[in-house]
Amino acid sequence: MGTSERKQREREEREELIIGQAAALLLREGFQGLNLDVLAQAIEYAKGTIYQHFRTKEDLVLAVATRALRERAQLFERAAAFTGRSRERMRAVGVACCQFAIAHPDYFQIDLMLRAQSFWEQASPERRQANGREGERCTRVMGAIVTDAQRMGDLPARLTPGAVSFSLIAMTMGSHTMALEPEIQRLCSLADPLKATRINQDLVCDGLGWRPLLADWDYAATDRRIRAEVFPEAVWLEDAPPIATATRRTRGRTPSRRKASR
Amino acid sequence: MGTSERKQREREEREELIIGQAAALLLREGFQGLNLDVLAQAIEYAKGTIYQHFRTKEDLVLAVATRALRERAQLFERAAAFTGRSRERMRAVGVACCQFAIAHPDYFQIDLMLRAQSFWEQASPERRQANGREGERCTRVMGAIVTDAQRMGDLPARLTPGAVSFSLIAMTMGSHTMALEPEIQRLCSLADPLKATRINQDLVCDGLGWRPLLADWDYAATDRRIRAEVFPEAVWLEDAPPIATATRRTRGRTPSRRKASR
DNA sequence: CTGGAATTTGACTCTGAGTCAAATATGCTC
DNA sequence: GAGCATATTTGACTCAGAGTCAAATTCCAG
Repeated sequence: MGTSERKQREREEREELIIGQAAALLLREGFQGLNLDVLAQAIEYAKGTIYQHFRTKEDLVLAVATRALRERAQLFERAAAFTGRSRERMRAVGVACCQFAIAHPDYFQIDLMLRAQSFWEQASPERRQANGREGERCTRVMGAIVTDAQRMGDLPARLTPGAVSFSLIAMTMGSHTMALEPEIQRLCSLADPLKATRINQDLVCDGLGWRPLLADWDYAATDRRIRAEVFPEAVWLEDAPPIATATRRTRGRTPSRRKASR
Repeated sequence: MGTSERKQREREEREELIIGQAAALLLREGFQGLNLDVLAQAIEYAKGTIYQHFRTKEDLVLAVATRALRERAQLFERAAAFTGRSRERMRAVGVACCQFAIAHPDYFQIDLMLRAQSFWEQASPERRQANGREGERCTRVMGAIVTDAQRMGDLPARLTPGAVSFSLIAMTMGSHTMALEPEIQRLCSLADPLKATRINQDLVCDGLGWRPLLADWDYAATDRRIRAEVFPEAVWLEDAPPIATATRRTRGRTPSRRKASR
């Protein structure tokens, strides 16, 4: 009898509903501003029901982040299947990264929350693990490409595969994070943060001596192939008219919430 | 009569006291865990007095961050005075960066808080500006070196000075931030996060074609000069025996705080 | 000393995360 | 489909902690 199966499915659907609504509110209001009473209202369940799924608010937010991270991992894995020189394959991952940033322009805002001290210990071990797993998927993809590259002689083995991955991760996350900062955008007169991220990835690869170097290969052609072969369904914001500045954000949106007196 | 002068001085001293204690608590407990009642106790003033100095908790934390950022800017400016090839001077800034990270191993944890949505609008405009000023000092130092480098022909003008600065900032902040993540440290088998940061900065400079390239110059000698000339007073953790892994941190420390029932 | 301004204080308000006993729904048996 | 047991849902409640403000205290000029 499929009764309990159906219940399980319904439970999962509701969890999805909660996570989805939470994601929306989170982006609008920030972590502090995310109010579980409001969330309960929005999903038309009582607050207690939310706590049937998530141990704490942090646990919920971690679930939101993990859902996005899973998509990221999926994009990475698709990118890794691209055929070509090792650096082209890593480039496909870079494109996946940007594709993800376009689909989830606000993910990095949430990702930052996860790095805040004391976040993780408020989350349940299961969700911590789940998040770790998705993160590992991303790292594994990169690690495999780096190892291949070194084996084929495209990439000097001066650094360990781990160190190479770290460089690329640090640069990519750093670029995304810094791009959120309107102040930095102004100071460095960045027009398109996503393009800057791509450039930065190229710099690292060139710095690593990862052949073929930027100057020695038609990477524009590679990009076209990546788009066509790996992400045929994608809408390419990057190709939009030059005015487009995707992902521009102001500092925050929370309505003041202070000054409730009188 | 110097009465009001003295008062002003006392006020500033107290503000320093508050910021100092807040910094200590902040590192131990995180933002959420920082309790203003506890802070008031620690500084032996009433809570209301804290609010004479800071508009909100965020305002206070911003002040903590700004104090550290000021030191960072000072180190940057000292580094910029180093004489040598343009890339050596930028390297001195890189060393300043690490020196700062050694002196404030937890700054980047706080820096992350500043990036959280809704933080800034809770802070007073004065402190926002103060923070912006210190940040700008850092950026200005870098920008000047980059411009010099391009003028002297050491650095190809393929990218604008702003873009070059952005690359270096993104890489540096990304490295510091990612290094906080024990999970990433494990996945990439990083031994010394600070060394990884230095390496990453080199990669970017090499990738930019900033001469002399890493392979063409004795940068170990440069480092020795930087240490001797720019930071003679510093204790060089990097030279400590190989076991030292400076800046290692566990995920968080807040005592559980939940489960207050019964 | 004294009156009045400036500062400090901590009891109080209010918001919102998390709890839990009561209410309701579900499923099973006869 | 009535009766019972179990599982789920609910929302009023608790409690912590940020921010307030009227009273108490300190400071200073005359």
